[in-house]
Amino acid sequence: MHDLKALRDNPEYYDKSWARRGLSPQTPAILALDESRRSLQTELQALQSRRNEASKEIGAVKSKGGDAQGLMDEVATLKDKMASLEEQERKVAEELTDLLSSIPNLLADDTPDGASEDDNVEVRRHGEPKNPNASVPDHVEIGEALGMLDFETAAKVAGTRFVIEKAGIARLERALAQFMLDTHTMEHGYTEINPPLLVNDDVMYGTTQLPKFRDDQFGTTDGRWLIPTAEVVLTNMVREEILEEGDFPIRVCAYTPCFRKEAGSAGKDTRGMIRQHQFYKVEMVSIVKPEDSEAEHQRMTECAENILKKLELPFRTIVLCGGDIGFASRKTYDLEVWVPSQNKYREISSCSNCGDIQSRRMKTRFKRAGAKDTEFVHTLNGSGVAVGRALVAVMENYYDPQDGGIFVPNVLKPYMGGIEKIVKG
RNA sequence: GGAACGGUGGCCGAGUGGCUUAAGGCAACGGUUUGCUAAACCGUCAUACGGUUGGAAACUCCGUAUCGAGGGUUCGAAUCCCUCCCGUUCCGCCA
Repeated sequence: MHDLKALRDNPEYYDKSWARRGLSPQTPAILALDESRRSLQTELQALQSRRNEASKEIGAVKSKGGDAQGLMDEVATLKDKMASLEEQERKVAEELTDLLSSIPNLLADDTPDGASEDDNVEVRRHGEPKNPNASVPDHVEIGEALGMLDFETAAKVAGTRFVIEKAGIARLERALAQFMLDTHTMEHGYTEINPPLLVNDDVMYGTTQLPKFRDDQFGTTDGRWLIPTAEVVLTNMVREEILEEGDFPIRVCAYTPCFRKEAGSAGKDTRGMIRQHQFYKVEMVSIVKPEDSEAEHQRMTECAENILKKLELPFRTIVLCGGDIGFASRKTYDLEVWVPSQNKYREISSCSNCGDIQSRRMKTRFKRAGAKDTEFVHTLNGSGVAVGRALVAVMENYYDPQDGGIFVPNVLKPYMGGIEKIVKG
C-alpha cells in the first residue's frame, strides 16, 4: 500500500520512481479515484450527520410523548439516498485499493537505473573460482554418480522440480542449515523461530504475495497458503501491532521449506536443484525504525555474505537495478555464488529493504518515546542463504574429480561427524 | 467432527435499544509538590478518513466510520436477529 497523502502532494515523484521500473504513469488514475471517493464520502457524511442528529431529536421528542412522525419521514428519505451513495463509495474505494495494492514499491534513490538483469551493478567480489572455464560435471551428475540424488523417483512420487536426497548429501544439506542457523543466532544476533508453514490470506497480503502473485503460490483446499518463503511468517509476526522504540531492532531467522509454483519460469533451470517447487531456505527478517533501515540493510547483507565466506565459496554481491528488483523492495542486494558447471555466478541470496510498504499493509506501527502519533516501521528480509543452492555450490566447488567425491567444507565438519569427504558408499 | 463459553481502545475490563461523547483501572505523556527516587494530586491520552482555517510541517475546529467480519431489524445497534471467521475449555478421532 502507498501513502496516499504523500502521493497526492507529490505525484511526479511517484511516477518518476515507478517509471524506473518500466511502469507508465499511475498517479492520474489513482488521483481520479481518490477525488471521486472523497467527494462521495463528503456527500455521504453530510447525510449521515443529519441522520444521527434527527435520530437524537426523535428520541428526545418521544421521551416527552410528542409526535416525531415528520422527523421519521425525513430519516426514511435520507436512508434511500444514503444506500446508493454507500454503494458507490464502496465500489470506488475498492477500485482504489486494488489499484494501489497492485503497484510496486518506490525505489531507493541509490537503486541503479536499468531495464533488466543485465543492468545490475556489481558492488564487490569475494574469493576466486578455482578453475574457471574448466569443464566439470554438474551437481546432477555428481549426485547421481554418488547414488545420493534421485530425480527420477522424485518425479514418480511428486512430479518435476522435486528431488530426493540420500545419505551423505541429505546429511550435507542438513549440516548446511544447522551451520547457517547457528551462525545467525550466535554471531549475528538473530533469534531462531520455528514458524507455521501454512498461513492465511491476510498474511500473504501483508508481505505483498497477494493479490498480485496468487499464481505463484500453492494454496490449500481450506483456504490457506504454503509459505513461499519464511519472510511471510517472520515479517507478519508483528502485524497489527504498535511497537515501542525499545523493541528495535527486531531480528529473527528461520529455517523452513519454501513452496513455489514457478509459474513464470517454465523451461528455466529445468535441470537439477536450482529451481524446485520445494526447497529449504534460512531466512533473516529485521524490523527497524525508518532511519535505521539503510544501515540494517548493509548489516543483513553482510550476515549473508559471512555465510558464504565461512563456507569458502566464491561469490559476488550485486545491487539490482530498477528493472529487475522485486515488487516490495526499495533496494535489493543479491549474492551470487560461483557455479562451476555453468561457469557463472548464480543467485543464492537476496536481501531487500522493503521500507514501509509491508508495514502499511500489515498495520505495523511504532510510537516514539513521548510522541503522540504512530509511524510505520521498516521491514527487511534476506536469505541467509538458500540452502538448496548452497548445497549445489558446495557439491560443485568441493568436487574431487579423482574419485567423484565431495570434500566437506571446514565449517561443516562438526555437523558431519568430522568426516573429510563424502564418497560413494 | 460434537459441545460450552468467549472476541470491546496500547493492555485489562464494564456495558441487554437513546442518559456511552465506550464507565473504571493499568501503562504512557505533561504538570504541581519534592534534596534524589518513589508516592500523592491535577491534567492529557484509540485508530482511520473527510471537511475546514492556516501552512513547509506540527497543529485548530467540525464531522463520519470503527466494539472479530459481513448482512439484517430499527427513527436510532457494542447491545436484538442471521451467516461466517477466530480463540479458550471439554469430548471424540489422531501422530
